[in-house]
Amino acid sequence: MNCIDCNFKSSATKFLSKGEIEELSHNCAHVEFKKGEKIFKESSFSSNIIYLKSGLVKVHILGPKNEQITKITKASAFLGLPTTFNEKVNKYSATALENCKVCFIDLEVFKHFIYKNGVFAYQIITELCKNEIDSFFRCLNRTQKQITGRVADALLFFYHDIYDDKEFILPLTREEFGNYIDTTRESVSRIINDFQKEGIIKIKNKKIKILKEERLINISEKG
Amino acid sequence: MNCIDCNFKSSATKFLSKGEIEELSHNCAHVEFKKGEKIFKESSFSSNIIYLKSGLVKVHILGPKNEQITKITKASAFLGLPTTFNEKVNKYSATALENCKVCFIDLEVFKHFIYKNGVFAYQIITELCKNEIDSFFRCLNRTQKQITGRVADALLFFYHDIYDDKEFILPLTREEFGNYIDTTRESVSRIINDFQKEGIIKIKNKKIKILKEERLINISEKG
DNA sequence: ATTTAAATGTGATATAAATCACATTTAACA
DNA sequence: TGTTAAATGTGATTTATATCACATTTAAAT
Repeated sequence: MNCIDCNFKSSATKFLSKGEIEELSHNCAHVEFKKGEKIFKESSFSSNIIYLKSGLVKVHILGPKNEQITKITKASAFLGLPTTFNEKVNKYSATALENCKVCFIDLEVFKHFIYKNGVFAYQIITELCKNEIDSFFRCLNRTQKQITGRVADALLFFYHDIYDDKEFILPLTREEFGNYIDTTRESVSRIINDFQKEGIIKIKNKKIKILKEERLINISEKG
Repeated sequence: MNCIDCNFKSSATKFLSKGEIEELSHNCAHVEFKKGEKIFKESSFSSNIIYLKSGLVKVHILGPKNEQITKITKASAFLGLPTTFNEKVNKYSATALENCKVCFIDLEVFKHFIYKNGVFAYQIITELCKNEIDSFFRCLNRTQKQITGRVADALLFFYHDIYDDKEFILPLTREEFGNYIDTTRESVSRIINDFQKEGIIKIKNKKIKILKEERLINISEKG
């Protein structure tokens, strides 16, 4: 497989020269993961840059008390750049929430691109900056909003950022949902069922339909 | 003032060529801030890269409920790279906790260095990656530890990462301390006074001395 | 040095959310 | 297709921490 024909190029990779793309092709392994499989694991060695070509992934860390889902990332995106870059071992894990296609890129080759190709480096910096700001705000919401608001946020996130559809199959169990918004499976259960009773959403197991977006936005804002 | 003579060069700036340092000198403004002054402000335009040469700074965001101190940064470090880079307006504020010396670097010149100097770009990427991992863990502790553990963490942070001394002047009011660990001034008050009663620390207003580090570590780990 | 405002301490009370316990449903698999 | 395990729902209870209220101390300002 040659990267030149790949339809999933990242914003950074688009700026590589033909020669560089060629070099990438020889140092890039394509791997597929099934739903539920771990892509990389906390405390294991990190020696490749991981690029998510298609699919949906949860990034998670085992905290002092629970597993926390730090973020949910959909393709295309680099997965865990920070952990690969200046750490010998991964500081967190990534698990496929849907079937995923992933590229493992040799770290040295990737570094070489940064050294030689300023536009490539700039794109990576831009992505990292965006990630950091996003994580600031996720943390702010996690710590300052009440659970109802956090559930509303998460539902709106799946609608707008992941599926672009008011109806979707929730890719998480109630427990994972809890890990994503820092609460328990019981609280998630109660709140989404309350939402259903109030006619804000419709749920059938994992299938969710947002009926009253404005109410969700309102609940999200009130905290 | 010429940057070539500056004793506070960042790890990235060290890799600039003589010509580039010269260019930097012409596009870099040195400013001093007194304790309590705002260095940059949420919602204001961000048009400069800000480099903290000396002093101590709090980075903070106004959340849905309270002000949150996202992190406390001591020199030398870039302040708010993420917010300057791909946002027109700042997403958060930075305020001096001590008198600070700061450089305002023209954004275009900084970008130019990234494009032209791969080692410079690589250093910036390294710093951004480190920041992101740190913020993941800060968020994890914020959400999963009980207040006692978070207070212990913060005290150990000031000891190890800021002052390198078991005795220090706390650069925050009780309320700011609360904003830093996501709690109220009352809870901070109660807990540090409990710590004093148990002989773990000694406090006299803002002056703190850590007496039993092992106990603090233990409290921090138990959550 | 005196006044005023800001910061801090501390008890009493309220509250959001965790925990516990168990019933029920859904999905996995053999 | 039936059996077992995993996931979910829901009430009752507990708990950590916020909130409220007010006294006291410290720092700032005149």
